[in-house]
Amino acid sequence: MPLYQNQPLHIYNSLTGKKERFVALNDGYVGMYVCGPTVYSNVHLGNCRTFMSFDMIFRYLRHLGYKVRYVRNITDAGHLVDDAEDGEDKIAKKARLEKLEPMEVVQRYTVDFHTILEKFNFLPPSIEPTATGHIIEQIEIIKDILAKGYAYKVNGSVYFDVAKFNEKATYGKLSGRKLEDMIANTRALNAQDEKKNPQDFALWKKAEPQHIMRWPSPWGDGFPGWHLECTAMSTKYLGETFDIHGGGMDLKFPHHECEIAQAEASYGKSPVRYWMHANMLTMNGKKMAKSTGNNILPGEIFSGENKVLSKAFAPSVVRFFMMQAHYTSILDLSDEALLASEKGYQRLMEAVSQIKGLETGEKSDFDVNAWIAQCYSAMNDDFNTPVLIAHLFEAVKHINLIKKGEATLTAADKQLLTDTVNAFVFDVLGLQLHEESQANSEQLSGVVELLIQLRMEARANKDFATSDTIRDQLAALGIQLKDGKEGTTFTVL
RNA sequence: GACAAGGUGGCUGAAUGGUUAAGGUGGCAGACUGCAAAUCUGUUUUUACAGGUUCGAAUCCUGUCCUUGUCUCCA
Repeated sequence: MPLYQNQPLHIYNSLTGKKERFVALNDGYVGMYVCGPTVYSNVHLGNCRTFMSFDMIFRYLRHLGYKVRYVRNITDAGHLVDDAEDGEDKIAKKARLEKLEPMEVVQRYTVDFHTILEKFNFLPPSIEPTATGHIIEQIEIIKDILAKGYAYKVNGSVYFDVAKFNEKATYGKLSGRKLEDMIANTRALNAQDEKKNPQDFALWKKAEPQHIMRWPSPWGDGFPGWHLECTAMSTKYLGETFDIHGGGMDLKFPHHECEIAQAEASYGKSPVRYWMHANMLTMNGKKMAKSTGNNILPGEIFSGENKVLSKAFAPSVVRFFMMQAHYTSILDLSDEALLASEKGYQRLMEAVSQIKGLETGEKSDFDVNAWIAQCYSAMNDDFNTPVLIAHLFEAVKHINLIKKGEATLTAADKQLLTDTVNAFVFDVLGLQLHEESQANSEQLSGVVELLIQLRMEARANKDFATSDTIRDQLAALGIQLKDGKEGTTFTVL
């Protein structure tokens, strides 16, 4: 029997503002769509946080025994830089600046995106479709919406008629906005004469002659509107109604609102059962922005090549840092916070790697079954990873006690503990052990062992000047000696 | 301005009406050590502000302030 039948999962649904019991549309299967990156520059850390939250959600759903089809798109066309001025595609603009073909830009940053995600130990989505690969599907949806009267053509462009849609449905139900308020708050129109209403959004945009990315359509050469790709790809792979749609908080309006409108106009029903929004990442209490310099790229954290941090941090440390916060909270990144997470991460992993060697006894001082139930109940409560981690540290405490011989565990409980810890730490949270691949070559360990030997001899002779020199010089090289009861070991930091 | 998400200890961050507000980290103390580090144990401090509802509020209501997001593409 799959786990999910015994684990009542609850999800905070942004559409209703409530935590709801999750019931899959088709028993045992989950369809999940997450808005992917626009590949016109390096993926930034806030992006990573959102995708990491959904990676964890994907992992937990799988752990529960669901067959999950996880679709995360690549936006490689269709976003306007400034629709009032030049109507230039964001990717096309960047290409001109860098003297590259648009698809060359797309390729470069798609590779960057995948490289970073791989370092963070992301699972690949089931399908990673591109917007440019689904132009035909998008055109079909536009035709359909036009035929149903919720869109209109102007000069080779097609716009969604929000006011018309709002007569029979509700535009703004996801973001809590009212169309009347939006109209009242709209400032004077600039060059938006084409639209009947400033709230209308483009389904198809006419391409000006200088526009490089363009496709033929019944309305002339152009490119699809910026909200349409997600509707086209999600419905193509997951159906007209599917279980979970995720994305960053910033996409709630207008992007997700428009997705709902498009799907309802075309298919006549609400596309998504559970809307999930991940919150933002700030740095040193302020928003990240390239313009103010309060910005950091993932690669700069891994290398330590930046002004914000005192040192480099491993991807798993960053992952652990992010998992310590709930995905719906704003998370603030700082050097101090990362240092704290690094220590906690190391302590957790140290204990995890000790479980195997624990001796077993006649009875258990630790109620493993009750503890497992607490772990699941944390995750079932809207994927509460911070609480799960708190429970993991309870286990750490017991592991250390057992190691010291101050508590015991039966063989059966030890097996249970091992399986559960591994499942949550590695499968669900996606953390990794010893990823630093530290130059643990035989040569290095041979040299260090030799120095440890020399230091031991110096200590035996009470030549502490020599022994401390060895210790301190190695530390300066990033090699930490650890004196224990059973001799000295070392770690490459 | 409107809408949305937040504001909890030195830092980070859980908990949505019910005994001493989780966990990590830091500080302090102890064990270990030649001294440290690492490790282990113990301990310390807090619900933005002002009102209100309640036997009881971090949690619900009202107002104010602050942060972040959105209102043009954006995780």
